[in-house]
Amino acid sequence: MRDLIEIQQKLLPDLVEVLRKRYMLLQSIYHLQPIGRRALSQVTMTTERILRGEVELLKEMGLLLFTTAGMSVSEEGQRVLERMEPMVAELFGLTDLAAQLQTHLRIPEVIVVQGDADRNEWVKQELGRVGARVLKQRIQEGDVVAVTGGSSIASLADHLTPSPAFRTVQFVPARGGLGEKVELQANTLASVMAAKTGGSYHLLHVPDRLSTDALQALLEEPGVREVIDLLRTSRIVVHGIGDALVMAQRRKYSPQELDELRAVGAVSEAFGYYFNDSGEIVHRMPTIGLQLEDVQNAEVVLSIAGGASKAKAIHSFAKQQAYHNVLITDEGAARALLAQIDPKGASV
Amino acid sequence: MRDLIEIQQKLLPDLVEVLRKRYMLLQSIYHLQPIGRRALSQVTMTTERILRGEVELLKEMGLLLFTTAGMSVSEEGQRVLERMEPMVAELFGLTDLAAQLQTHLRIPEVIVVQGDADRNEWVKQELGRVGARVLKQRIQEGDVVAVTGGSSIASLADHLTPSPAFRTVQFVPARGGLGEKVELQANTLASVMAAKTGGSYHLLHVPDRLSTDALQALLEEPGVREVIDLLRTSRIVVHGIGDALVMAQRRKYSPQELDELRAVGAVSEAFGYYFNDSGEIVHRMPTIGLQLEDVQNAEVVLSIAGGASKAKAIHSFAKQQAYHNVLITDEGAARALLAQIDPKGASV
DNA sequence: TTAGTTAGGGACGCATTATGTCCCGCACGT
DNA sequence: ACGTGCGGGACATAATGCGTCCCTAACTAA
Repeated sequence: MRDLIEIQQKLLPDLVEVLRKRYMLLQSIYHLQPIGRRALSQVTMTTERILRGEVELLKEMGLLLFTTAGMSVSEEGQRVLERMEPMVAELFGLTDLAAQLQTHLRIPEVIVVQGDADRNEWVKQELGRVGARVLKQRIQEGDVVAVTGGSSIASLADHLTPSPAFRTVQFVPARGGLGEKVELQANTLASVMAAKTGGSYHLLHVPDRLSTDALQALLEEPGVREVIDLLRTSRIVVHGIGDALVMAQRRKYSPQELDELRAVGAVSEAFGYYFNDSGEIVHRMPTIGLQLEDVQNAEVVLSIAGGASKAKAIHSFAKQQAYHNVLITDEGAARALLAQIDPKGASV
Repeated sequence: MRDLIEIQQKLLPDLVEVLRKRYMLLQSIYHLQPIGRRALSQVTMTTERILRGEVELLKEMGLLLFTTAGMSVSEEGQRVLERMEPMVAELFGLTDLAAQLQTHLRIPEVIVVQGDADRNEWVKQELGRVGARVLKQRIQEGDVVAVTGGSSIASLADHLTPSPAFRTVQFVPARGGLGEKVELQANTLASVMAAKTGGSYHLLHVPDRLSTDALQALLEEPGVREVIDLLRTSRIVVHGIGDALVMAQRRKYSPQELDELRAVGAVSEAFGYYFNDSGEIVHRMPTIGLQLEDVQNAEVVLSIAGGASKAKAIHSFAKQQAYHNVLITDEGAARALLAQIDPKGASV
């Protein structure tokens, strides 16, 4: 069954969403029958007119009865409700997960894709594809987009397509080089995004780890200064969320430094900030790039992270930065996250 | 999976139609790739612009590739096509049957509902529901609607709902009494339809079987004459199609008469006319009511008949009267009919 | 019996979207 | 070198969606 839905959704992206709405509408009518349009439109949080279209369709299909007392569910409609019941959890699982995350993390928008990035490589692709779609939706003329590195963001970059709206967009790396694979670095990704979309990009030619002295010196450099200033005006921030210790190791932290991180309870990492369970900053890399206050000034923060192993990191980061945030994650991370928030209610 | 498909058809009939179109579009592209918009729009019988919207969506979903040579189906798209194949029959089976009947019988519109009226009683209900919907769509102010008897038409009458458009509609029985159950007679159904819709009705107070003398005498009666004249102006005719011998028995034909019917190869019956395999009139009851020429003058002829046993009758009647016809039948009859038209191609 | 409430259905106008149509630069094959 | 057919862009108009209000019928409570 999963197969059918999955395939259909490729051709009809909002199929499940519409199905869910119709099902819930039918269910609402069933529980409140007989009920009128006006009352029902308040319950279902829709306008009268739009609800009308829906109920007329359901009536056409013989699932509803219209009487002077109001609408009620026909026998056929009841049969549909009964037969759908066992499928509901599976069908709407992801939507449901997203809604739960939205509530618990207080994030305006959450999208959950199927699978677990830890288990299937293609889930990263899916995250990227969805992320690219969201970015394309949110982009505006003349936007400055700050991007970090990482495989999720790389996948997003890969799925971007040219569009006239992107012509005036500038992609700016949020960080310097991370000293690892070049195809996952912020600098590279900014240029890839620009190439894919037809936008322009800037580079931040600084190493990620710096001594305080070198940092000060570099900040004086005009070429660096310019990019930093631009970075601060970012309307959109696109970033991944990393596991604190994993990121620290990639950044070649010494064993002592790692111990310190562990000691302060660092869990997640994003743009060089390390957060603990509660979302508090417990460590900050002395480096050049996007600062947390700049992120908070951004109008759109696109966070991408998948895989059950990222659950803790996502949770702690979400506590820090929930406002104006769009979280794109996967089923694995979502379930793990909910299980850790509410261990008893984590079934489905 | 079967379950889900049925539910989808009940809850998302509009979306299933869109799904079908998208699937067929993807398939067309696959077979013609690489192909441009203009060429494709001719093949698919759509305008360039509307096709463009569709292919852009398919591109967004990663199912199409756009090159300077034209559009082609991506690997993902091929996977979708392959995985959908087994579901196609179930998803679009009925639509497909309807399309085949339309072609083979040369009838402008065919609707096929699920099931077989011979095996499940509720299929008749479904036929009636759909019939009522079609009638409501086609009705116009001041229409005269000729109706025959029978269980299918009774079911249609049952599913009619009031509507202001029906206020000025007159329902007229196409035949006199059939001497059987009153709830299935044309007179009764005309009055039921009027009651259900808010229209008016007339009655034809004559027995169905008459001697030629009595027939002439009755035709002189003003009350009868009036109704007959009205009947002749019918813009819409709603009728069932019966099996010739079954109808003859109901009409209490003598064994000799039945033998005669068999001898001339009578297969189907409608408004007192008996048709053979080729749709030729082989017998005609000397009676008062709607004549075949009146039917041919009607703008809308709504034929309802379901059940595999009616296949022959439908086929032969369709040969007689295809123009301006809307046929509403069921899966059982449709498959049986196609098997008899084209025995080898009747799989699915 | 009557007043009040709420039902479904109809109507209308605005606004946004969809859609038909044309044009352009470009890449390919001839 | 040229012509054909491609995808992409632009734009005016048609059309549909949608919010909103009104109407009559029916039921309920006094």
